[in-house]
Amino acid sequence: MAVTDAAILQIKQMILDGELVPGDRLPPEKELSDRLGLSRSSLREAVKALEMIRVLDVRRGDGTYVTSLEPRLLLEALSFVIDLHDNRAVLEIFAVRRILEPAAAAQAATHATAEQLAHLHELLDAVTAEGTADVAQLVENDLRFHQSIAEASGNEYLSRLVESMSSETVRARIWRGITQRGATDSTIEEHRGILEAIELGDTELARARTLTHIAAIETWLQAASN
Amino acid sequence: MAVTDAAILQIKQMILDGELVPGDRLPPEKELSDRLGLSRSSLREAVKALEMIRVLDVRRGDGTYVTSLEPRLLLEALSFVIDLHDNRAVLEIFAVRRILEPAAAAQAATHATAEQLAHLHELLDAVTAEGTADVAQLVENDLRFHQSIAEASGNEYLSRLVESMSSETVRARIWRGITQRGATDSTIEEHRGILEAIELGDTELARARTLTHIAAIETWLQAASN
DNA sequence: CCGCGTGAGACATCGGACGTCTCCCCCGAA
DNA sequence: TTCGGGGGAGACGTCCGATGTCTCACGCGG
Repeated sequence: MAVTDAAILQIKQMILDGELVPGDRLPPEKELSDRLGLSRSSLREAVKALEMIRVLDVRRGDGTYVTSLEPRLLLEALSFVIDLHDNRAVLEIFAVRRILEPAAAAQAATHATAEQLAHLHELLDAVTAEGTADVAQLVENDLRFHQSIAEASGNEYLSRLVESMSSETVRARIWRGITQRGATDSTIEEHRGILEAIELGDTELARARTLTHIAAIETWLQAASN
Repeated sequence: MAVTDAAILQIKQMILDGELVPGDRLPPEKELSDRLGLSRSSLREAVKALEMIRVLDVRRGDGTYVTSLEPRLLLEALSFVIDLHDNRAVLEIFAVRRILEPAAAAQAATHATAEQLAHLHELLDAVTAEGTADVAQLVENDLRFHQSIAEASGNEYLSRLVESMSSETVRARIWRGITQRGATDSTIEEHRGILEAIELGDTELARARTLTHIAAIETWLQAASN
């Protein structure tokens, strides 16, 4: 095995063994490279790889630290990856969202805090108040609404998976099509219905309305890709 | 922004723009580093980061290639990351599996091919035939069974998410506990029930039995973590 | 026509040098 | 005594050039 890949595994093992815990600073590159028996150049490649998946956090002039290892950070890299997928994959990704998001909404119906509900209302009002036709803003708002519901489920992993599956470029591509057909109003109405069900604590209604919402976009997509 | 991070984004953009498509070979490190305006060392760090998330495939003595960018590859890195999580996180991960796997089983009930069903039978027979108490083998078999069902759903993303959420070390930790309590027999019986439902094409039964199966382990875990 | 050797080219790894940034100690002023 | 700024030590950022090793393909010879 290449020395760089070996170093990646060794650092991972140091974390698994508890030798390094979240927040710890790694030894300086020179010292660690000596210890692991490779050059500083090669070690830096290993560190960069672990930084990419948010396991390490490199601070220039200071040192390299183990991140909190929270799901939020660790699943973040997934978005980067989803960005690279083509249109064919979008349908499969939507099928996964169709599974995850209704479940998240159902859990939100019983777990959402008052603050989270207030935040959802804010998001909804933001797009209803003004007749802004700015696609970028609509996409941003839609993204946050779905993401906020997932967060209200109380499950960090679930929330981050939903986020990853809804990455920016994929959504932008879709919304461009939807807004062209003037479907924004119905989308907002569906959002309102979902929030209402969550506030009522009606898990099954929240689940159903979310599924309906996702399926509507999904159906449109299937038609559009023909 | 650091030159290395800039290079990561530039290479990503080259893929998004279609300048690089899956299977393409990148220019040699020297040439690409000149073109992107950074040193070969720094470029290598960028390449290593992209290799970590399976976007690039570096072949020594040959060249660096863009991978197929299939979900299988791109979500693979997720397993590496899940490995690093502590016991507290296992409960949240299980809550996600509880959402994903029943849905996957339901889809498998209508999508599974004859080959996939045969493979599932093989896996089941492998642990029933011999009274092997080897924990490592049981874990391996259980892993494959769950994974094979997810694959039978026909959705690559769903399948890989299930795989990522069931990473090796997490499972080993759990199974160590379960086998100690002699619960392997009931687990095998539950697997048999799930497969039966899938073969019958009974989506709802497949969904319910899978949920029951996952929830059983989940319940045990909750009790064990007190 | 088939192999096998060999050379060109690509990645792997190393060592060192220099730049820049961050943190923190220490000293002087209020 | 306390506050604040200067400066040095140390850490990461970047680059360069040399050498090792592996892969692939070309071309020679059987």
